[in-house]
Amino acid sequence: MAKSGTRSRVAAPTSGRSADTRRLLIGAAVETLKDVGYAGASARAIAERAGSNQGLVFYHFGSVNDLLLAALDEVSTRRMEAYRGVLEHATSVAALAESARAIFVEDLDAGYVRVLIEMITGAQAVPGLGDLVAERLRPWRDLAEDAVRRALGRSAAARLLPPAEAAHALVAGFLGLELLASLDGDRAAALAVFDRARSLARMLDLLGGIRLPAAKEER
Amino acid sequence: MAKSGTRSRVAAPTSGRSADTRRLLIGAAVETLKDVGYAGASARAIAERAGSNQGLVFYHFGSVNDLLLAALDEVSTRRMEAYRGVLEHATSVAALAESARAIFVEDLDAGYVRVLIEMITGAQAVPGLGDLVAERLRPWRDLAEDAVRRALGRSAAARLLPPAEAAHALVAGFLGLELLASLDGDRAAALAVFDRARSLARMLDLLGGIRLPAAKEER
DNA sequence: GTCTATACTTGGATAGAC
DNA sequence: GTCTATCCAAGTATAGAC
Repeated sequence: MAKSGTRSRVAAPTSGRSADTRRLLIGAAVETLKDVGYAGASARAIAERAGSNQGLVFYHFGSVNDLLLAALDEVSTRRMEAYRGVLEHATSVAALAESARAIFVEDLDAGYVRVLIEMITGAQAVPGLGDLVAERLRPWRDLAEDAVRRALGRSAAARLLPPAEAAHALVAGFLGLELLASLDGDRAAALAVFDRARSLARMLDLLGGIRLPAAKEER
Repeated sequence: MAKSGTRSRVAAPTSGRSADTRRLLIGAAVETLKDVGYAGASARAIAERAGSNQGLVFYHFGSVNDLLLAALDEVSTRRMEAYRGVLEHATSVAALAESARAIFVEDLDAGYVRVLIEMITGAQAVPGLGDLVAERLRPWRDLAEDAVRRALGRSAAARLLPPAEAAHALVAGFLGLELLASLDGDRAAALAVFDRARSLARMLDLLGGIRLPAAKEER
């Protein structure tokens, strides 16, 4: 079953005809996931969109799920770079809320979160898939945690809201808002939430301006 | 296509052998959605779980998607009753947070949110399905909005946080937390978020105790 | 090494049996 | 009126052609 007669599971070449086909299929897989979801992302549907043969999915990736995971990886690394740059400059809660909003809008268009959600739900069907998707989600939780930590700094708010918890909530909120937005095609409600978060964040920044005198328990 | 040669699309009988079979199939559909998701919820998989023939899905419901919608309805109305009772007594933000936590735990076991999420994502694949699922989601948003309104009352917080927006965020958060919890099978992170929300809510209740003097803009 | 033609499996839907 | 046997389309996977 795990008998990889091809090099597809190991090396992943970066140039040549094989690499071209792989890239083509990965791109088509991303688009297919966005358009028709995991349930509709068959080897045939993806290959047709890529303008190539469905057998190639199995030759290059071994299985449909492995191709979908590769698609998730591709889009994930691409978005991660973009976001890290934006979040690095968010040194207040209000700035974080502002950045989060920008990221959400960009993502809704790019469809990254959609791809992720489809993979999370699709993973229910296939036994081992859940862990593999969870693995790919972890960097995002870490990214969010760093951002929260940077935004809260050493302010009083950091005591009330541990970054790890805030990050979990933030990621969950992202997923949920995207889910709702994709359902009714209406992003206004989600944006209103972000705007509200920003104005509340401004208040929080003012309150947080009162730095605590670095109590001993800080270790 | 919409040619319903049977009574299945209209009346929905409540007793008799037909009703029994319907109930059996609906129950099996719920379990199947929870276990293997939309992608795995085929007529055959559902019928096998129900111990009956896959053809009955089409006889009684017309299509697999219609059966799944019926399953969503069934579980939705059942949960709605339970929750309405709990939320009615939440007249402070802290109480709301407490209730939300209880509901989340109960739901994670019952699997209702899971069913809903599967239908939302599955709807991507089928053209008209999205609207039908959205229709079934609306009562929940309304329920959340009422709960928020009741919890905030006429306090200062109600000015800062419009109930409709808060409800949207609340529903999104629920969906997102469930999504994450179902991925790694770990509910601890989600519960920590709810606990944190509760302790923050207590603070908010104290602040909100300061009632505003019913300004004119209140209409 | 890369890709296509073909084999086999599962799924949706219905014609016809009871 | 209720259910089952059967049909055809779509899916995964691979044997073999280039």
